[in-house]
Amino acid sequence: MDKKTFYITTPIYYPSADLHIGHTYCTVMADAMARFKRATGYDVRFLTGTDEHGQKIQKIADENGVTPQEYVDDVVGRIIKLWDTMEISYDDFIRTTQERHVKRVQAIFEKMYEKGDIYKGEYEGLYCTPCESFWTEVQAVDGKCPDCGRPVEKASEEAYFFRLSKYQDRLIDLLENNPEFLQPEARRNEMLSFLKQGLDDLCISRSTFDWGIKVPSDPKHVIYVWLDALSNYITALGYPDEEDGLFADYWPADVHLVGKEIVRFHSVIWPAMLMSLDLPLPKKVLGHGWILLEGGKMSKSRGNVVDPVKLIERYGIDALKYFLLREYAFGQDGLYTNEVMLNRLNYDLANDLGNLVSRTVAMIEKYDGGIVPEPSEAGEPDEDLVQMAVTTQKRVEKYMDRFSFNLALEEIWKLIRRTNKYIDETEPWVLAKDESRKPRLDTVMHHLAESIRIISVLIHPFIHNTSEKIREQLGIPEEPVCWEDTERFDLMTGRKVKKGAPIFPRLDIEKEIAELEAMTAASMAAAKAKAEKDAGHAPESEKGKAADTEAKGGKPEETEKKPEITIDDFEKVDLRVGKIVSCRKHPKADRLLVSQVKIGDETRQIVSGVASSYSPEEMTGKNVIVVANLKPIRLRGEESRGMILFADNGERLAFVTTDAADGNRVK
RNA sequence: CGCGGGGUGGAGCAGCUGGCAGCUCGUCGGGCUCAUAACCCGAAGGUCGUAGGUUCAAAUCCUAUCCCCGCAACCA
Repeated sequence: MDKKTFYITTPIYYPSADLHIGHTYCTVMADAMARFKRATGYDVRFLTGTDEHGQKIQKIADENGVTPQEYVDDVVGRIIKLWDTMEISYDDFIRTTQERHVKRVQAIFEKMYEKGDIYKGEYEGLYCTPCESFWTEVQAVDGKCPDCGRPVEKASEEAYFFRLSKYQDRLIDLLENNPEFLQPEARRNEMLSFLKQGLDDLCISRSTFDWGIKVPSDPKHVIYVWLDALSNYITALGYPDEEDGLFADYWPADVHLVGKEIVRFHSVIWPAMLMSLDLPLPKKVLGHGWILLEGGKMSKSRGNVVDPVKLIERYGIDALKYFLLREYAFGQDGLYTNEVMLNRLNYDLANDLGNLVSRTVAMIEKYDGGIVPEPSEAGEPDEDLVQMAVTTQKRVEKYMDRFSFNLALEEIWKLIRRTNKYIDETEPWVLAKDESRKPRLDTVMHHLAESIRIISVLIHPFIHNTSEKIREQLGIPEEPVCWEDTERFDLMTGRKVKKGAPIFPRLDIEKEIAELEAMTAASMAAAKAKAEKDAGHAPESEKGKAADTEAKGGKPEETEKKPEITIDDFEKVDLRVGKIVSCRKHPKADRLLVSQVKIGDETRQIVSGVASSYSPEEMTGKNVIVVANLKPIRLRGEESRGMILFADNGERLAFVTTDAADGNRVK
């Protein structure tokens, strides 16, 4: 009686803000897989949750004037509500702030410490005192804090380290000899080359903030993200204090479903931790791709985030789930547009599936008083339909084994199209006009009912609400949805069908696009207003940060208004007319051009980040405005003394040129 | 020579363990009227980025090259 078990997890999401469609995508896949495995006879455990500690949460909570716990409770509440709305079938939801997790992480820490895999050392980095943050050489551009722009200084603090380097060879071995362990292939190659560059030990504690799990023996340290968050997959099962319960049943995990950005943590750090604990490794880590928008990634500050809640309200959870599972190939990035989504809904769900159910039920009501007849007279296309109907199951299973949700659904839709075609081939409305053809008509009606019944089972793991609606119209709402029944073709005779509302009403795509765009525009305007408001009210220390972020993003559509300055401030800037006498590409940086600029009798070198807008040839000969007294700096090895001014419309930079001779003062 | 992904009919993609180039949408023509103006059939349209090579045979393997896109770096 012991069924095969299947343990699947999503990442635990970081509740610094509400989730977007990307998180939804991952959870929907995990849910579909969990439902599919349950349907096909597995004892499934499906875990999701939230990763609630860390400096960022503490900071955001501070800014909002609440405690970190209050802040995360609020966001996590909405996340749980979202999963409830979407009827995500998770078995457990772990929050890293829960007592069960906290005490187990501490125990895990102790175990690893006792084993000698955790040691106390010095964490060295560049420290920004006001921000209480450490940065690496790379992060701290020109010795300035990337957060606030103020100088950082070399500092070190006591911290705990995990001997990650000790496991390097075993990790390489793991990836090289177990191609199944990490997929897709591209991610595996990436990780292998990462591993072969050599691993440093991992700093796993911090003492500059305290929103985290305390190191039991040394409570001024909190355990840093990796050890805390990754452990959730086993603490949720009771490890280490209840090893003979869930943990014994479900560990090792069959699949950790993760986004490609965290593949490294799951395929390097996590296995190393488990090796240290002498635990079996998860069987598979799957890195899925991202859903991209036209023009790039979703960004909260731009307000172009696709909000799953809005889509659900408008189209229903099955529409969203179907779209996410059908449209994107696992492991690859995909493009989201409203049009693509709406087309899927209309063509696949409304036209193909919804309409098939509708026309079939209508005919059975019309020709047979709603009772599915017994088949009697066989006909030519029957064999083909039946064959396809009872074998689709196998193909769906094959694709699901590879996590190819899109191909699995495509197989089901092939059957749906085949069934629609069957209606055309058999022309029931012609048969109905001739009483002598009634036996043939009966067979056709029966076959249609059976085929749709099979479809209703096949789609159940993916879009169970739709499945249930169909089964209601087929007159079998109470029957258990049983995967094995997809091999039968004799279960519908005598059932009373009942036409209901269209399962998926057809949408007016142009109108829907217009309305969705209006919604997006509204949320972008709101984001913009919020940005401006924040900028206006932010404390001094925040202003530099906002401006810096803006400059880096190069997306000045929400151009920050800078604080007022006096004429004296302006007088400090020495603006000059300069003539670009020559220009070349920066040998080591894609975006940079290196110009020789003549200013009066002086010629100096200036580096500009305009390579994406102009070629060196276009630069040469222009008379431009130069900030002449800017502090010189080296950019990737090239000295730059000054700055050439450009206008920026967010798309392409434009010269600010002048007729005046070089050397002229600009004021 | 920092790492990685990709260039396939109008659009978006699949194929890439080598064997007549496939899917969805769009376009054109036809069929049907049971159905949610849905459904079904047919057609046009690609020298699979470019140049070489291996092979009886290459979108698929090898080499070179051009171009895109992520990451990293970077925009004084």
